[in-house]
Amino acid sequence: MYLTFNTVVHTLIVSTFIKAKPMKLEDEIKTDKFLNTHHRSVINIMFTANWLLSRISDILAPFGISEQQYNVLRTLNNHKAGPMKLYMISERMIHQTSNVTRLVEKLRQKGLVKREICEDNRRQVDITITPKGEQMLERVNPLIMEQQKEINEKWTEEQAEIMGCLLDQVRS
Amino acid sequence: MYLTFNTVVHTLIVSTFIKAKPMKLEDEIKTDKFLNTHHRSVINIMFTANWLLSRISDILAPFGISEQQYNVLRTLNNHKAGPMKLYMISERMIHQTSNVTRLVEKLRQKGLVKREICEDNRRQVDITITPKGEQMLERVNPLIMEQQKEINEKWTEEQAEIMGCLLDQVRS
DNA sequence: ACCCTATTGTTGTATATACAACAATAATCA
DNA sequence: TGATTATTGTTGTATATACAACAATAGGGT
Repeated sequence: MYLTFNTVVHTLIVSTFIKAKPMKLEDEIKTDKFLNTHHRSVINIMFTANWLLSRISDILAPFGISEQQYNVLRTLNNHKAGPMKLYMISERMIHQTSNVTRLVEKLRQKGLVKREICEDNRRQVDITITPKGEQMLERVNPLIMEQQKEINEKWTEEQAEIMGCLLDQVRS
Repeated sequence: MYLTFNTVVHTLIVSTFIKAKPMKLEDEIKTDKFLNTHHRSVINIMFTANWLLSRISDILAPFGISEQQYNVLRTLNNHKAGPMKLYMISERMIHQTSNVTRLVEKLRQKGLVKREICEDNRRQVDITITPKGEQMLERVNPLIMEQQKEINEKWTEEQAEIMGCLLDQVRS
């Protein structure tokens, strides 16, 4: 019994620690063995992506959806030109190897999207966000915005611009 | 039968497409609905991290190890001061939520690491890289280096430096 | 109409990950 | 010494992901 309490406290401490961590990469992953500046930055990109993702997941968790599911919902909502086919959603995913069929099925089970076989082309499936899905977005979006605002303060406009260029550049 | 061939060709085309993609983020995820420059950069970090990860995974796949497993192996190899405890490995992981017990067990099954209960403190487990593990690193490292070199050419020293600062900054 | 190929989505299987409960040992301190 | 707390690692369970095979429909040419 006391072990359970123990675990809870332990978990709280650890998660507070992780979320409060404001430190340099070297402290975060307790190493200084980088080959060079470039290597450090590559590791840093992956570490930071994970850090960002985990903060977003924390926001979404109470709503019972994953980051990927949220992305799909938002994409559907942004797409004013009516329903989207699965392949269109897939193209817009950040992690394009995801299995959109199952991702959308999860959303359907939660009543957040509707899926209909497209009569024009029976290979395709039309996916539409439901009112319930829209309502969820209306509740989630402000929280995500809030987090985005925090980030806005970390970089100047110019710095954000540079960031984007350098990232595009490394993939070129 | 022809379906299989079909699939193979399809897969080849898709993966070539993905790997050759040199484009801007907007083209890669087929959208231009970013809230602002900062938001675009945040998405870009996650996308690029995934891009980097997938290239590393491609290198590691023929050796039958995952990126996480490779990281553990490298960490063990870098640690000259003898065996490492599980918690030490965990602290050095990029994705710290990983389950190091199972990760190390996979490596043990492949004969790449050795694990021994620590006699000084029976809660702890000493993990050591085996000669077979070292040999694998000797074969894998040059390939990773090669990829790193490609990246080195994408940024100047100063740009790599800036990249690191901006990333540290956003997590502060 | 028939064959071939392309497009689009689904499913099976193995593996990985997240999260929390659990368990074992060690350290502390009354 | 004995109770309490801390440290360290393991395990169960649900979910996610990767990869490839499979299936259904569409389109194009003969």
